Amino acid sequence: MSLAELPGLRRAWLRVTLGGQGAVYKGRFTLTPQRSHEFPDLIRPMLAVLGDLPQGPGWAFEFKWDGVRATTYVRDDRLRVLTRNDLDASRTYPELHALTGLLTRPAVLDGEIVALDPEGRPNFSRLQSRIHTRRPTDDLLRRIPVSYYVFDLLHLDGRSLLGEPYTHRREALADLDLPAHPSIRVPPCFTDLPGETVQSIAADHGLEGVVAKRLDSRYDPGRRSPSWIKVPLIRTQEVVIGGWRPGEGRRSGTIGALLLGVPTPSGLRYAGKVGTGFTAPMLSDLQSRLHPLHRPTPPFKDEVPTDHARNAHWVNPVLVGEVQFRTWTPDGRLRHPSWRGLRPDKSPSDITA
DNA sequence: ACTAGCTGCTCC
DNA sequence: TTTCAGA
DNA sequence: TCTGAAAGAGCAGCTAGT
Repeated sequence: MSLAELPGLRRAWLRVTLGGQGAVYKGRFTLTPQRSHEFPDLIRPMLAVLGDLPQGPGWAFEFKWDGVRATTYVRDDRLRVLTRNDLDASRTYPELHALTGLLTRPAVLDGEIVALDPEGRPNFSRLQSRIHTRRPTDDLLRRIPVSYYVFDLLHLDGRSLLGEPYTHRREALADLDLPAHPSIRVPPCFTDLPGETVQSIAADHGLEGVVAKRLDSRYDPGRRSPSWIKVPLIRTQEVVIGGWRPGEGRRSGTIGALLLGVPTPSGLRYAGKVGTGFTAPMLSDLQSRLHPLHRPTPPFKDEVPTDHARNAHWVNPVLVGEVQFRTWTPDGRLRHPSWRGLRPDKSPSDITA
């Protein structure tokens, strides 16, 4: 592989105007490149499998960053940023152009784009407005700056490092000596601490979890490899079922999602919906339990957003269940919720937020 | 002409 | 992203 | 074991209705 050209777009969106008299055709075109010729250097990100903390020697532990995965291609004063889906985000995050000033050698880096909250923790919710803004205004850049956390080095001086073990790639990354810069960071990896210790540090600092990486592993582009194991910090929450929505497709005829609440002194606060984690028996059991609880109006003290409430069936809020989730969103919704099951031993008054 | 409500897109 | 179910 | 389909959240832009 050479770094003769930076990889380009996988897709492009075009708007075409045909004819002079208002004959407008708007269409979306997909340009599929011939990979071998146009994009010789596209390196798809290696992915981690979900699992438990590995024990014993041979592993490094990194923090799991709550942001957007991005590979960057740097050569001279040129930079290309590609997301996990090979979409071009070079303009979306102009902060990353600092890389061209910090690197004197052509390189391909792997890392995570993050937006820090006031406590200095990467926070995906803060990043949302940046993700969707291809040409951010100065105001947005000031309000929500991003940083690039570089955790791997895939290509340097036109030479691939994919076959090198993790330890070598990480040393080579350190040897780049990226100077301290507010927009570019090289986060730590821990090779002499037990995974549990790193995990508890992550928990203490409100981080998302840890990723364990085998010290001797090569970089497997585009593969979900057991050489990388992600261990998110999972939280559980007891919730009250306040409604449900019918499923579609394979789930038509049964429940698609449950609408959840958390009791507060002033009433049941809406906490979002959960649509995964059910087995088929769970769904049919829930259906028969929810049916007799039907009521015409939402049981929540606050307004349920219309797109959540669409097609919803409301129930008396008496059934308690448990969900696993990652974090709360700023407006009090569960992020990445997954249904664990009913808690018939509990009543809504037992729940603490 | 305005706006609520869709749909589609992007990410986790 | 996570999870389940079917091939 | 792999693949497809269900689900979450937020934003931009189009559309249909007033």
